[in-house]
This record gives sequence, C-alpha cells and structure tokens, in this order.
Amino acid sequence: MSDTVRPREEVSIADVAERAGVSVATVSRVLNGHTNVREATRERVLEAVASSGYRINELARNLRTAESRLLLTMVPDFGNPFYAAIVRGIDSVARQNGYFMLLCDTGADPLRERSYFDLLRGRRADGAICLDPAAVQKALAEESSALPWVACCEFDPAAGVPYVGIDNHLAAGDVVRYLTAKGHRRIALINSGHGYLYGRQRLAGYRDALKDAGIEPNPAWLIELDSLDYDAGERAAAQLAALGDARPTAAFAVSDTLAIGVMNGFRGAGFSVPDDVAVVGFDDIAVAAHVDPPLTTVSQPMQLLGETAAELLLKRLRDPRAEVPGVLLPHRLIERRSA
Amino acid sequence: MSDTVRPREEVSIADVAERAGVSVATVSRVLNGHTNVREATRERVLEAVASSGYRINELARNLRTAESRLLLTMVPDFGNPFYAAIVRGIDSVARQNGYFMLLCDTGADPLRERSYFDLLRGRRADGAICLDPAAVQKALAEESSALPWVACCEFDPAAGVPYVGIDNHLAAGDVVRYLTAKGHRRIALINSGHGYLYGRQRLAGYRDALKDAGIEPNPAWLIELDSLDYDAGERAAAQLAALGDARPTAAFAVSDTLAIGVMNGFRGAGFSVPDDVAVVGFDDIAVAAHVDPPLTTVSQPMQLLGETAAELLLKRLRDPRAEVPGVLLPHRLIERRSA
DNA sequence: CTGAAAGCGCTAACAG
DNA sequence: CTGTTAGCGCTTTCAG
Repeated sequence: MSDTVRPREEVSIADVAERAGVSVATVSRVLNGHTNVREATRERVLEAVASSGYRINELARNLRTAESRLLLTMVPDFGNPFYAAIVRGIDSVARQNGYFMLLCDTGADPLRERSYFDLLRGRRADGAICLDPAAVQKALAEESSALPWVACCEFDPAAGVPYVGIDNHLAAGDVVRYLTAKGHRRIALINSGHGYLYGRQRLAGYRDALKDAGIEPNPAWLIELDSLDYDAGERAAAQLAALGDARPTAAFAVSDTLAIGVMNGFRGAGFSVPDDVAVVGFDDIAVAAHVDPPLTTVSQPMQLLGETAAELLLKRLRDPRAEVPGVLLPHRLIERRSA
Repeated sequence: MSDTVRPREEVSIADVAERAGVSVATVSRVLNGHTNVREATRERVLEAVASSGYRINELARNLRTAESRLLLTMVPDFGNPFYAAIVRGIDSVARQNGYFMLLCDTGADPLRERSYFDLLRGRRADGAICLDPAAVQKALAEESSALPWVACCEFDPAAGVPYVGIDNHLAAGDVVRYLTAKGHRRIALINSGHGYLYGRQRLAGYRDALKDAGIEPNPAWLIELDSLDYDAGERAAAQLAALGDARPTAAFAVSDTLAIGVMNGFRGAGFSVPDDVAVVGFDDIAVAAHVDPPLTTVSQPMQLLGETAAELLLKRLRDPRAEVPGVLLPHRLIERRSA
C-alpha cells in the first residue's frame, strides 16, 4: 500500500496537490479556508491531506506571511508564584486571538533578556510582554522602543513603551495609613529589588504617608534587601527585633515572601505577631492566607494585569502607529490577622 | 543622509550585499562565520551590516536549514513552584547547546498540550520536554511517539518515549519506613493527582511498606484529593483529626503544599505538630524550610532532572534513531522538625 | 473556480 | 576567495 496516515517522509503541499490532482494554489486555498473552491475539489484535497498525513510547514507559511503568531512573555523569575496569574491572563487573551504565548525566564539578566528580544528582531515572534525590572528594561527601551512590546508591572513611564501596572506609591501609602489608623507610629519598611520600580515607588509612598501623619521615620526602620527570599525577611526581622526601645511595632514588607520571613524572624526573636508586632505583605500570593497568622497584604489584580498587557500588545500589533496608553489598575488591601 | 542605523524599512540580505558591493552568498558566508572570505571583504560586509541596521530574518534561515533551535517545555501549572528548578536545569543545558527554551503552560489540559505539540509538528520548534500528568501524555504518546520529545517526572515507562524521573515507589516506602522507625503505626496518606503517575506509585509504595512492617492500613487513613492546594490539605487534616481513636499519629502528604495545609488543619483542630501528629511532605519546595515547624520532606534532584531531560532530548535530536534510555534519579529524605 | 508563476529571505552546491 | 543558481514550502497576484 502506498497510502498511509504515517508520514514516511516529509510530505509537502506539492505532494498533496499531486495526490488530489490539483495545483498547489488550490490546496493552499482549502487549507486557508478560502471560499472560492468548488465543494467537490475541496473534498478531494481534504481527502489527500488526510491520507498523506500532511502537516503544514508553518515556518514556510510564516516566512511568506511575515508573521509567526507567537507572543513572548519575559519573567525575571519563573519560581516566583506572583507571576502565575498574570501569565494566565496574558495567555487567555493571546489564545482567544489566535496567538500562542510562550514564556521566557530571563533571570532578570539583561543579557538573557536581550537574547530573547532577538527572537523578536529575527521575526520568530510577533510581540513581547516584559515583566523584568525597570532597570533591566531601560537599555532595551532605548534601543528597541520600535519593537512591538509592552511592559507589565514594571515600567518606565518616560520610556515611550506602553505599560500596565498599579499605583505603587498609593498602595504603600494605603498600608501606612492602615497601620497608623490602628495606632502604630513606629513602622518599618522592608524593601527590596534593586532596579525595580516598585521598590522606589513604595519607598516614596511609605515616606510621604509617614510625613503626612507627622511621623519622623527612624532610618533604622528602613531595611533595603537585595532578595525576596524568606531568609532575607527573617534576617531583617532579627535586625529590627534587636533595636530595643526603637523597635518598630509594625513592619511593611514589599512582598509576601519577605513578610512571611519577617513573621518567622520576629517569632524566632520571641515576639508574637500581631500582638507585639504587626506585619503587612504585598502581592497576596496563594500561601499568604495559609500561614499562621494569615497575612494582611495588598492584592494586585494579577489576571487583569496580564489581560490588559496582552490587549495593549495586540492593539499595537494590529496598528503599529496607534497611540497605546499606559494604564494603572486598582489594588486592594486584604485585611487578615497579621496586622 | 541615506545611511542610518535605524532600519527605515525591512532591509534584507540583498540590500546589504548591494551596499557592500558583493553577492548575497558572500554576505551569508560572513554572517555564518565561514572562513573562506577575504578579510577585507568581510570587513566591508560587516560595515554594511552595521550601517544598514540589518537583522537576519531567522524565519527564512530556519526554513532553509529546516530547524528552529527552539525547545519547548510543557508544564501543567506555571504557578507550582516545584517546576522552577527543573525548568532552570533544562534552560541551562539548552542554552549551552545553542537552543532557546520556551515554556508552555498547558494547565494539564490535553487539548492545550496538543496545540503546543502542533508547534512541533509545524516545525516551529525542534523538540519538547513534557512535565504533564502521565494520563495527559498517554494520548500524545500514541499519536506522536515519533516526534522529538521526552517526558520528565511524569511518564509512561511502556510508551516508548524517553523519560527521566525518580523512583516514587521507593521514595514513599522510605517515608513510611522513616515513620515506623520512629514508632508510628497509624500512618495516613494524603494523596492527589488523578492521572498523575506519581500518585499511583507513591500509593503503592505506601501500601507495600506498611505491609512489610506488618501494619494493616485503615482505609480511613487514605485520603484521595483532586488538588494540591493548601486548602485541600487543611480539609484532609480536619477529616483525619475527627477520627477519634483511629486518628493517625503521622501523615504523609504527596506534596509540600498539601503538607503545609495538613499542618494548619491539625493545628486548627487543636493538635500540635509534631508532638500529636507527625507530618511529612514531598518535593522540598522553597517555603518548606520556612514554615513552622519546618517541614520534613522528600527532595527530588530538580535541577538535575531538568538537565537530564534536556540532554536526552538533545541526544534524540542529534540522532533521531538513537536508543534513548529511561533514567531514574535518586531522591533524598530531608529531616526537619515536622516529623 | 482553478492554475501558472513569482517571490518571502535565506543557505548551499557548483563553478570559476 | 567569490558569484550564480537553485531551491526550502508556502501564499498570492494575475490570467484564464
């Protein structure tokens, strides 16, 4: 038998055409759902496709149509669960619009990020969404602002690259105001993320809100970390706990992982949360509700952040010269028992 | 000025050739680092490349060379931190060998997984590594065992698809033996993952080890969940805690997330871990060492699992008819304070 | 409604 | 060392 579903070798559109006794143009037409093909012919072609086990070579199609229908999402750290819901939001919008979304783990490394952008430059992907630290994006924005990409969560408002994120300054202020309303005056900030926009913005929000409350912040309450690890948070708490009379009664950590570490650290130093010290986190990752005590934190609309980023990108793809705006989405303070 | 680094329009290899006053073949040669080009010519070409802002169109190159240098990794759940280190292992090997690795979040959905496999079929990726549940892989293995892919963690030994994983049966037995050695006789298993091979294997390992220890397992000690959520673990613990005299003194959960939930659940029911009930998890995810009490768990060599998977795939890519073996890697019981 | 022919942008013989 | 010439497998005018 010469007919088999198993493609013995590479069967091309020409083979299918020959089998069906038509031209390659006609095969292409039925493959692409064009209507100007007689029904009988269409069936003959479909039959030939099936019996030959033909698979379209998308590489060739992409070369011809000059698009890949691939979108890239760059995340600085695949292990950080914070990104999961955002990615899901991006993926669902991409998929609904006939695009594949593929993830790139850049490790927040400018060189690796750059190499993934080369996929864009080389036409292997149509567009990208970048979640990398603003500092890492910066160089990119200068040399590649013409490329079809948008920034998500982290961005440089001045870079001319479309973005979506939240108002970190306001969110940090909300946390401080929540804490002062509960009577706290000695509030520590455990900050992190060199090169991250959110770090700078939350610090500013913290400072401004303290000032508005007439509180002079003690420099010892501000801890700048270079990690989001549980360990780092633990060490920060130990440091704070050793402050004696100047010890803060509340601590605001810029991520939930850090906040969980902070709680452990205080507990290790013999303090109880929230009685001796209140702890607030940021992000509302899944585990936040399941630690003891459950963590009070700020939640970002992660799914929506992702969906919006994807929509901005698609808009830019549809019309490269469209004015795509920067958009800020609302956050929400989730009150649980740690503060 | 007509010379500018900014590519006004799409500049192709022909444009560069014209600029440099050579043929496209010569441009291609210097682009691909062939040595048979006179130094002066090479420089002229490089100069033309730079001044024109030329970027090779990889789509065209890929079509011509019939490879994309793209590898896909399919994960069932991007939000599960368990996969992070594995993915990093895959990525590092891929990168060292000149491949890009891109991630696909399949949501353990056979249809979505299938659509990603279409990228392979359509030549848009050269190979894939699949971390999806064995049950989801099954259909794939039947229709696509000829495609260049390997299974990681989850696999069907009989499918003829190369795989790498651990000996889950042995690992579960190790946990039970560890617990019986500490005097436990009433040991619960909180299992999960319909369609996951690891679930079936760990259950078998648990049963066999109990039998070897002369323990008749109480059916009430076996809880089958359909989730790995903290919540699910919490509910399982509540159920176990309500068992009265038949209440187990130890619980083995097949994932750390579940185990953390279990600890919370027992605590919520007024029991202390490990004094009233010992808890063991599986995976050794980052947070496992940072809960209270720190979780005793089984660690898998995640980075190595990923690296090995990538190497198997590369071997298969280099020689499509090579016999690629299935490999099992060693696990390790990490003793902390929860059991 | 269908076919012939011209490329998409690149690489790889094959000549010289 | 360099240029000419064929395509890779597909889509898309342009004719008929």
